[in-house]
Amino acid sequence: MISLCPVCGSLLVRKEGEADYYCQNPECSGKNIFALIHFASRVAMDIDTLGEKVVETLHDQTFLQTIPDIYKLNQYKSSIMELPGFGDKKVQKILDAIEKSKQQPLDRLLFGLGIKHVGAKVAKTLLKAYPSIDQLKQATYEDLIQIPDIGPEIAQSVENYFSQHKQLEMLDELKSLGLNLTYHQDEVKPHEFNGKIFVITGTLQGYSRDQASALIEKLGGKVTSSVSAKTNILLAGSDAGSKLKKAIELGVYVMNEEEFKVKTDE
DNA sequence: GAGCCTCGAGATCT
DNA sequence: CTCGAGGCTC
Repeated sequence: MISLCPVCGSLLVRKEGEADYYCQNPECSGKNIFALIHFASRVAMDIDTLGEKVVETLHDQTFLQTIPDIYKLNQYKSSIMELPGFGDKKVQKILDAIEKSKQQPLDRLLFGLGIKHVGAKVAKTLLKAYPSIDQLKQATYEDLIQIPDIGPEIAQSVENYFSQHKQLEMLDELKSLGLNLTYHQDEVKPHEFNGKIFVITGTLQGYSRDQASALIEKLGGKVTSSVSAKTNILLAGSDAGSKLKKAIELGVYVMNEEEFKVKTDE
């Protein structure tokens, strides 16, 4: 089947062994769109509901031009909600999924960057030898070619990618936006709620008190009733009163429902 | 309620 | 890959 680039109309090509189409016109912004779609896709960063159409629309509306822009979308929430077809729930779902994707294992991110010859498998192979972006970007051609299953083509492509300033800057930006740039191969890390002491206050929209407590305990946290110096996290719903005030005085971390939802999801 | 979009299931091919 | 279900917007 023949497809045309939705942006510039030129013929799309599919590279051998890859699922996605690319626009070859060097002037075309369609390339960006495909790169973004690939990054967000299920096989890469798996950003739920950030599918082709959504990426395309946000790109056309200039909210989304580069990969780091994905992680800045939350700044434009209200403007995005004014777009036709982007209601409250949909936008929130997208933003939640984006937030969650920051924790994706690094091999997904590396694959998502769309480096030539670096597919899902090669990404893992590279990270076994150099388990962080900081290490990988310093590897020379000679270093890379020593890695089992990595030949001259891939080594050249990877070296080339990391020699470009604009890519290094982009990766720095992703780091500062809170993405995970180190690879924890088979380390199953305990949930961040593990061992934390919670207090719940105010009215939660999506959970009853019992549900929230059960969720926290399931993830290894503990729920107590009053805020003290021992409290680690105050989960605050709307209309929070004295507990919130006290938490702020004591410097206890205050978590809103949105963050709670994201962090307990899965 | 209609229409759009994304996802997952199950079939298909390699 | 194709199809249908389900969620969301309007």
